[in-house]
Parts: sequence; structure tokens; C-alpha cells
Amino acid sequence: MKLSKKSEYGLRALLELTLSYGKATIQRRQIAERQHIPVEFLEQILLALKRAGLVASSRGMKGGYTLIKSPDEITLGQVIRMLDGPLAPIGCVSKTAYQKCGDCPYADHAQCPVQHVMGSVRDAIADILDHYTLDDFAAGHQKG
Amino acid sequence: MKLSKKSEYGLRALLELTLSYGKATIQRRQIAERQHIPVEFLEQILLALKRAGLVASSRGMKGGYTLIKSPDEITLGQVIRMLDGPLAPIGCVSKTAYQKCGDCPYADHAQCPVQHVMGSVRDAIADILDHYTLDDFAAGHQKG
DNA sequence: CGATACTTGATTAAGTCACTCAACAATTAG
DNA sequence: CTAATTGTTGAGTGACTTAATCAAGTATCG
Repeated sequence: MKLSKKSEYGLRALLELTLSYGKATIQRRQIAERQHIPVEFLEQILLALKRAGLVASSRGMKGGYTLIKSPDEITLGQVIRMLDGPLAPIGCVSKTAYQKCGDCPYADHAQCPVQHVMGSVRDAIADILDHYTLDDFAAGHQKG
Repeated sequence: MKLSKKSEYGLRALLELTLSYGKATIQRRQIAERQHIPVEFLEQILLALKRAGLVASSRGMKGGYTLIKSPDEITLGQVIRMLDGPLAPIGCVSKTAYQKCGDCPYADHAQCPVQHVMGSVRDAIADILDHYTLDDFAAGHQKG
């Protein structure tokens, strides 16, 4: 049940980008310094976010990264799925990346007790993360 | 955000033990067959559960494993913590195994936005798993 | 005693995590 | 144009974890 460093860094990087949304582009070095993230690792995270269509980048001396979607339209759930994969604790209860479990002894999957509990867990996690936007995130501790 | 095979197998093994709680001891081979778990791997899981005080075992021809705590006193949360470690997505929001994050840029930890969201996630997960007993689990899909 | 079952510790193959490096491409300042 | 700066891409690496597997025990029952 762990969040990877990759996702954690990704969220913190997006926090910086949210804070200067609509104002300026930021360079990875600035993000890395402010958020204590190794630059080269941050690199691939930003790349992944770019491929996913969340950020845009420009090269050259005045280059850097910018958010290209409004921070109130991006949820933490989306970001974590991009970087870490499905939120569900096991594949057979994932709604975005379902995968049947090969060794489940229950022919009728709906009868599997593991599936039952983990389904609730998945829903609880998704309920929070899919309704928590980058804007909420940037508001930090001030918001419930 | 994943549940390990170890925990999944552990829960399924405890399910079998719950079903014959107070009736008979079960041998690991029976558990392994019914739940499609590799015997040798199951071995170490049962050992861990024994060290944790959940099950007892006896050797010899009529040996096997038994639950030694009532199934309504054991929660899935406890089991998963034994086998997988803390439920919290990151160490700095764990209540049973707190660990401060070394690279957090927020001097005042309470101000860290990551900590804030992940705290809610932890609570949501724990709320479910710490109130779900082996009895509930064995009742399977019949219960909400 | 001998078959059966749990116990313990070592080992291991494969995969993942968290980085790191090097070579390259594009942009801009001078 | 050229040099400096920045992003791009892909490969590589060491530490660690996961999911087993193996072998050599020890206890119990018949």
C-alpha cells in the first residue's frame, strides 16, 4: 500500500507548476531545488507528465515547463495513475485497469471475499484522490 | 498502492482457518490446495502469523494449524500490517509506524500538502480494514 | 522405527525503485 | 555563426523487494 517516490515527486513538481500557473515557465532545476528532487529523476517524471498532456515544455535558454491544463481540472488520482499505475490494491478490483487474478479459487469472482473488501478500499481511495484537484492541493492545509 | 501476494495469500489462508475455527486443525497442504497457494511460500506466511500470535501449530502426523484468536477479534488491518507493513501510503502519515520524510521541503510538516492528502487516504483505508474482521471476511459477499 | 508434518535458514530468479549518465537536439544571447 | 543553456531520449546500474524454492532439520503418531 505504498505511494512511490516517483508519484510523490510528481505531485510536488506539479505543485510548483500550479503555483506559477498562468504566470511563468519554470525550469526543472528550480523545481528540483525547491522541492529537493534529484534533477535527472525529475526529468523523466516531467517527461511522463508531458506525454500524458499535463505539461508543455520549451527548449533553449529561456526554456522550461508549464501546466497546460487548468489546475482545477487535474486530480491527484489522475496524476498517480499516470506515474504509478492503478489505484486499486489488486488488479481484479481496478476500474481503470482491470485484470483478473489467475490464482483466485473462486470461479464466480463476485464471491471472492478478497475482491469484496479490496473493492471498498479502492472506492475509498479513489473517492478522495479523484475529487482532490491540484488547486485543492496547492491550497494545502488550509482546506479539508 | 498495491497489496502484496503475501498478504493476499495470508488473508486467504486465514479464511480457511476461520471456516474451521473451533472444529479441526488444518494442514498447510490442504490450505494450499484449496486456495491455490504454493506450499513453501504459504509456509513462511503461516510462520509469520504464528510469531504474531494469530495461529498455533502442531507437528507430527496429525499436525496442522489452528486459529488461536476469535475471528471476530482479528481485523484485516492487523493481518496486512503484520505481513506487509503499515497501511499508510507514505511513512510520514503512518500512525503505527511513523517515519519522517527526509526530503520534505516543508520545515513545518503539518504544512506539507502531500502529507495532508495522504493522511486522509490512510484514514480511509484504515477505517475499512481496521473494522473488517475475519468473521466479516468469511461471510464474504453476503455482507456490506 | 518410519512415515508424516511442521521448522528454520539459506538461496535465488526476476522484477521494481530510485536514480545516474551520456549523447543529442533545439533555442537564444552575443 | 557560435557558444551557452535547456530540454530529450535511451540505456544502464546498484540496492532492494517479491515470490518463491530447497535442504536439512525436529517433533509426533502409529
